[in-house]
Amino acid sequence: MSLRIAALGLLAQHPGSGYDLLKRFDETMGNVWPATQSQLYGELNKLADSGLIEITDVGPRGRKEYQVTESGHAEMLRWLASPQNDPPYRNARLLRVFLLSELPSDQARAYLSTLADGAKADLERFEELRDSIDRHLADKQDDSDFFARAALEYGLRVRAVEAEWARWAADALEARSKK
Amino acid sequence: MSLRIAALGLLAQHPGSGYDLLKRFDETMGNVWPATQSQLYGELNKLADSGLIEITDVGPRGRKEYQVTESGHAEMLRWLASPQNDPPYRNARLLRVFLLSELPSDQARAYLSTLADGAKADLERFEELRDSIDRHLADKQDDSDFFARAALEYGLRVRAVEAEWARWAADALEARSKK
DNA sequence: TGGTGCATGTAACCTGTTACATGATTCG
DNA sequence: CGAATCATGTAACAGGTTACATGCACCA
Repeated sequence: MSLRIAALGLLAQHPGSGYDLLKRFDETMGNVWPATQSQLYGELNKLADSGLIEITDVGPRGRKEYQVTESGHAEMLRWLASPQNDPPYRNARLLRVFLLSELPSDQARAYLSTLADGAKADLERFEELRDSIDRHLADKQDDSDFFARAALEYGLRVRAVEAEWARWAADALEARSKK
Repeated sequence: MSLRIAALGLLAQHPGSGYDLLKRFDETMGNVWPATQSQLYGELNKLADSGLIEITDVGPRGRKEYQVTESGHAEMLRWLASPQNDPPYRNARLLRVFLLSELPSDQARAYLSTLADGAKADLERFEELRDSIDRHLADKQDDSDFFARAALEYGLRVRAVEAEWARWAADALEARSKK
């Protein structure tokens, strides 16, 4: 369901081909809902079959320009306005933390450190992204920019506390093992 | 892969039946890696087939008591020590934020508020969980308690910033729409 | 003896990943 | 002309969800 909506939403913001969408996924939305090439093309065909999007033009190399239809727009609004049945939260990194007691304490500490490093790396990547958005769009502020920026802000804040938390946990573990 | 390890890990901490594991998933690990009943039983059979766990006892009602084998333990350590190929991060709530520009601004703001409320509710649930753990296990502190507690702390901190962020975003949106 | 909880299993379906496959166009 | 990029598709498989199905054991 979610990928369906993600594609529909991106097309609603701006029409384009599967190839175009793929790039837009990689740039921004892939951070909250990644999609593979194969999955996207399949989904676009399904969306077209159910009349939620339509082909407005066929260009060179069989390029299909898609656009959201009225029923597609309605479908998206329905999903946006009824935030239920969202897929459950899964976090492999945290699962690993849960099982870290099975590793010798120095390896566990090392893992927590790599978590902190990873979070910091993401943080820096997000900061660059933010700066490039802010530089690029300082003037023409439309709504979709605002929300993309808000989602990015979420990533920034969460990754920052994640780094802090991992450091805290590593230190706490070290203090424990010294006793 | 991850569920396989989650089951293996829980069994390594304490042997038991599928039914036992299911309860343990719901209580704690389900917060980072949920599993359905059907999935778990299937996985346990696969694990037994590949010799990573073994049946040590068959009780009433066909109850199978499982225990991790040596090769199962090795498999788990391998996964723990090599944190790569983790499944990608997906967040339906944040996807919705990305597409909120398609909604009228007051509905968008309402959604951000429900996000804040949801985060706060989780926060309270996690605080209760923390208190019950701290009360229950104040004395016999073993390593697996430490890491379960650390994972919980992660949830607490992340949900706290999530609530703050959602409030911030809702306010920023309101300020924008007034201009 | 009847309800609740214990205990496991199966089948259909949907989502997502990896790998393979093909070909047109553009630009240097 | 050759390489990079544009552009789409298919097939096999792995992981996960929902719904259905069955039956024993225990306790009041």
